[in-house]
Amino acid sequence: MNLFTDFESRIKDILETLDSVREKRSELDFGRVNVEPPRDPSHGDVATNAAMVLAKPLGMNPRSLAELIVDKLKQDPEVTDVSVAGPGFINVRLSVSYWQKLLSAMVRSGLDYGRGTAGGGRKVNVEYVSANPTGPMHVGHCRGAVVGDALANLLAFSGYEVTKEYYINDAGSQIDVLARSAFLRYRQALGEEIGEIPPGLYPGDYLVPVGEALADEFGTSLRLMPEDKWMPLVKDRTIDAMMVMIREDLAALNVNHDVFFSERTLHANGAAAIRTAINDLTFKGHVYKGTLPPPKGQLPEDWEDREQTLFRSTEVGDDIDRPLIKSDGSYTYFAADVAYFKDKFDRGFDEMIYVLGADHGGYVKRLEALARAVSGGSSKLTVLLCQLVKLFRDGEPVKMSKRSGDFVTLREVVDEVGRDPVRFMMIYRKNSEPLDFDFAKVTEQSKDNPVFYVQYAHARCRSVFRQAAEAFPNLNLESVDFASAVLGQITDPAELQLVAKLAEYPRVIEAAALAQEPHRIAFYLYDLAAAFHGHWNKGKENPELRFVNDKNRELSTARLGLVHAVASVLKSGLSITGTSAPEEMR
RNA sequence: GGCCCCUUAGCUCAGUUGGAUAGAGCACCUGCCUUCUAAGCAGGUUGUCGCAGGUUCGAAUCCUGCAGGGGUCGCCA
Repeated sequence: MNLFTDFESRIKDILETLDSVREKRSELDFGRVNVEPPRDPSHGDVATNAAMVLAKPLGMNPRSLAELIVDKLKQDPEVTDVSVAGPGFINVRLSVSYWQKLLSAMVRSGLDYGRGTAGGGRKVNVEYVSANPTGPMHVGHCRGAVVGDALANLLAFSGYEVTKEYYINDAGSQIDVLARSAFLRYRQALGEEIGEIPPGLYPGDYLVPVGEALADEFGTSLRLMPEDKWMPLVKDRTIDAMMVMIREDLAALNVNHDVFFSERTLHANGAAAIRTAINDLTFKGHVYKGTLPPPKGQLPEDWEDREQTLFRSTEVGDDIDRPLIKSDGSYTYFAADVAYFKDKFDRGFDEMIYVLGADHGGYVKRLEALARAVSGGSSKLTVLLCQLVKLFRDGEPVKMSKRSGDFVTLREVVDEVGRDPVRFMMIYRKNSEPLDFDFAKVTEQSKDNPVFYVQYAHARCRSVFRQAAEAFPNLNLESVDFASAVLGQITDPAELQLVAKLAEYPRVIEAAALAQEPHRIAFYLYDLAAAFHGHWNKGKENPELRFVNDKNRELSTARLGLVHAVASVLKSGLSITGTSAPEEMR
């Protein structure tokens, strides 16, 4: 049950009964009619702009249209007060029994409260992380991993059918470099003195065990082979080992993909998938052979005009046409991307979401272009760009140098501060904004740390139940019908304010899902936690407001119902962000 | 040079897709605090929403231009 959609339909029903509206019904767009919480709670519980939006097409004055609507709303037994304000807002105040009914419905829905239907079962593919399998994940991958995962959870909760996907970039020259690096470690495992790792190869220690495993499996036989013989064998083993490592890193962050899609499969069988995709584009008239203009600005010294096979992406919204086949006949990385997108399209997804780092911003237009060309405009492709994360330790920026291999790994961060703070803080910012991540601040156990503040609110809810069990030893908390208990009992304005906060949850979920902005969930949770803590503190001053009152079992049971609803929404929202909801914190 | 993102209180950031007097935390000031859970509570001060136009009943939000900050540019992957 959603307060705002409920009143939206009540108001639309009223509009249909007005003669002036009925006459011009076909010219009116009810889509712009909003029913929302007023910015200032003193204005009421719900507000609508219906009169302002519809007055003009009806040739009426907004305030007089509002008066007509108000007259009808006054007859609603669940409305205690209605007024017209400002330029024509209609403010509505709801009866106590309506709030109780709402709370009762929330309690009954439990963890399903807030689950939406905005997705309408549409199939969405969310691709995120997709780190190159050339080493352990570093901290730069954290944000995309968390944002993508939370977004996928959010969409699933909003009625989409979601697939979480990881694209393994296991083709191309950097994988050859990886295999050569592993081969060196293999020779080392056989007892050779390898000295310094030559520049251009991956120096990390994480390849040492791969070399040892190769020595165990193959003995000295690889060493006797020419490179083109050992290369595929070493490549296979090394990529597998890297992906095992990456999956462990992701698991440490509570990120679990449904599908790992290998780029190599697109190159298999003479690159059949890529050829098919290019043929498909050619058939649709998007491919030609030609040359590209040199880059604007400074002309590269070695610039040569050469003919390539090009994707005419400029006709579908890109700034410049993109190469598919190089002048030496091999496929570009982008060609594999075309085949990969076509694969997703053929799997029946209505929408593909790519979560990328801000350094891939220049890639967005060509992806959108290829989606238009491949699907003929029938599927939607959106790219979420995550800005960079800056690490701080005690207020000082953490320096990282890729060249020396001196970077902070994802695992190091998770091991040091814990999974929950990483998950929550990575989502506690709009993805288009840069993010400062301070090791000290995110582990601080105080009100100033949003992760702790929200989790503590949940732990505090659970604590109330433990208190209740002590106060009422004969009460079986497992079997109490809290949904019925709240009716007629929850009456204090402070309590109703908390119910109103809970009532916003379905609306927040829907808006966040439509905007693809998972950070809104984290901010809502912070607000809800603040409302709960605030109400808790009122109980310090005024014992009448405490949840557990050992002299009044009926009232206490009802208030436990309210606490139950708060805990349940906190848990639901936290699970979308991928953060745990602890029973207690000590 | 082209394209993309960003600019809101002293600081870090929200702002419900165009709504009412623009909010929160930190910091600062004033009280309170032997507590149903301790890691605090109540209240107060804080604005040229980067600048200039435009769209309309109404703009931090949409459009155009400009300034500042960041990212990006390749037959790489």
